[in-house]
Amino acid sequence: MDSDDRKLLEATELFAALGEEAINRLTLNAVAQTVPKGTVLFLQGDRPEFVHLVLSGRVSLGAEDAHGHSTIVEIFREGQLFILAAAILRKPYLMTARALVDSRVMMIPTDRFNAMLDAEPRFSRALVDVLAEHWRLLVRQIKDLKLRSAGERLGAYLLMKIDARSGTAVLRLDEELNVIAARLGMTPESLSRAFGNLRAHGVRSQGRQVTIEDVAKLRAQVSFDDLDG
Amino acid sequence: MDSDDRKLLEATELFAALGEEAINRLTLNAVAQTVPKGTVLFLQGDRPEFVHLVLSGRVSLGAEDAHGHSTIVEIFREGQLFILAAAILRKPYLMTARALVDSRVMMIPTDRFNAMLDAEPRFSRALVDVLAEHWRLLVRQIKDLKLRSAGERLGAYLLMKIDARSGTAVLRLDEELNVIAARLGMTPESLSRAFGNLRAHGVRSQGRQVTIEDVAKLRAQVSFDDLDG
DNA sequence: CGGTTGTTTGAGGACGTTCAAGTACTGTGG
DNA sequence: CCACAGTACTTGAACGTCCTCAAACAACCG
Repeated sequence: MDSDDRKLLEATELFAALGEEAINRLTLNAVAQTVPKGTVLFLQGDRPEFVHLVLSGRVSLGAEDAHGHSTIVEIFREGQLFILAAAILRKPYLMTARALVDSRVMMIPTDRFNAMLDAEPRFSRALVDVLAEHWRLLVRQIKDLKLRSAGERLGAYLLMKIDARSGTAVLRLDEELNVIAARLGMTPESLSRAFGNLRAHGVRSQGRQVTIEDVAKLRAQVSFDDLDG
Repeated sequence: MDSDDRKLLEATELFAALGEEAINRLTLNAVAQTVPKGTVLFLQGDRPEFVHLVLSGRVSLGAEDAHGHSTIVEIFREGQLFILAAAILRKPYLMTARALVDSRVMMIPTDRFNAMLDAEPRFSRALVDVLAEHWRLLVRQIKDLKLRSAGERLGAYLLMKIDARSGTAVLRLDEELNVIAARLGMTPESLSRAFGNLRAHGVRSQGRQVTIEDVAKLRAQVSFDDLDG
C-alpha cells in the first residue's frame, strides 16, 4: 500500500477508531486498484472475497431485473466501506457495484476482515455504529419510496444535500441526472419533469446546477423531517 | 423478570451468544410489559429510552406522512430485538412501533444496553451479525419497491413465506391483509386485485388462506432470486 | 467537428390509487 | 347459540401519477 492510500485510509472514521497497529494487520494483504468510470467491481450473486473501501471517487450499489431495468440503492464515496453485510455473513452480494467515476478502491480479503472482527473488540464495536447508521439510511429510503411522490423525493434529496434550513441555497449535483433518477426510483424523464414541477416552488435548475430560492418553503412542501438531531 | 420471560429470552439467538451472566447484567433493570393489539410502543421522533425485545406476539415498525397515509417497513416477532439503531446512536426513532396482536415486550434501558455494548466484545460481535442480516432485509425491500410491480411483490412475499421450491404449497398468512398491503407498499384494494391477477398463475386464495399450485412456475413468474445460499 | 452520451419535451398508455358500495368475517352480549 | 355491530375484505368506476416510446436538443470528448 502506498503512502497516499495510507493517508486516505487513516482519514476514515472507522480506521480512526482502530489505531495504528490494528490497521496494519487489517490491510496486510489488501490491495488497492484504480478503476475507470463504469467498471463493475462485483456482480449481484457473486460470493464476496473482499471487503471494499473507496479511497477516491464514487461507487454505486444497484440491481437489475430480468428485463434490464436497473436501479441504484446506494452511492458510496471516499472513506466508506461498502457492502459489509455480505462479507460478514459470507452470503452472496445482493447488489452490483459499479464505479460512477474514475475511482480508487481498496480490497481487503474477507477472511482477514472477519478474523479482525472476532479478535478486535474495538473493531466490532465501531462496525456496530457504522451498520446502525446505515440501517437508518435504508429505512429513510424505504419511507421515501412508500410515502412520497417522485417530486417530493426529489425535493427531499435536494434538501439533504444542503446545510441551510432557510434562505436561498445553490448547489451543484455531483452525480449525473440519470444516476440520481435511478437512486430516487424513477426514470430520467420523470426526474426532468419533477424538476419542472419544482420550478413552481422556487427551484430553478439548469442541468446539474440547482438554486433553491426559499429553502424553508421547500422543506414545508415535501414535509421534510430531519430526525437526526 | 419472571421465569417464563426468562425462558423466552434465552431462546433468542443473540442471547444464546451472550451467556448466563451477561444476560443477567443486561436485563437487571429491564421490565416486561403485556400490551393489547394496537398499542403504540413509541412514536417516530421520540428519543429512545429503551431497547425493545418481542417476547411474544408481533410488532410493526412503520411511518405516517402528513396526510395520514401510513406504511409498514418491518414486522418483528418472538425473540427479535427491534429498532436497535436509534438506541445505539442515541438518535430519534425514524418509525412508530405498534403491536399487531396482543404481545409481550421486554424493555431494556438504553444506557445499560449501550454500556454492555462497550464492555462486552461478544455482545458487539453478535450485534454486528444481527445488524448485517437486517441490512440485507432492507436492501431486498428496496429492490422490491424499485424493480417489481405490486403483483410481483406479492408473489415474492408469498414465496418467501414457504420452504418448498417446487410442487404445490399451502400457507396461512399470519398478518391481516391490510397489514401485508402496508408492508408491501400498496393499498388493501391493490393487494386484493394482485391476488386476483395471481389466480391466472395458479395462486388461489380465500382470505388469508393461500394455495400455490405450482411453486416453480410462480418463482419464474416473479423472477424470484434467493441470494441466500 | 462529428459522434456519443446525457437531458428535455411530447403523446399515449399502464399501473395503482381513490372513492364508494357491497359482502364476508369476527367477536360480543343477549 | 344467535343476532348484531364493527371490522376486514372485495369489487367497480374514474382518476392521477409515472412509465414508455419517440424525437429533438445540449453537452462532452476525442
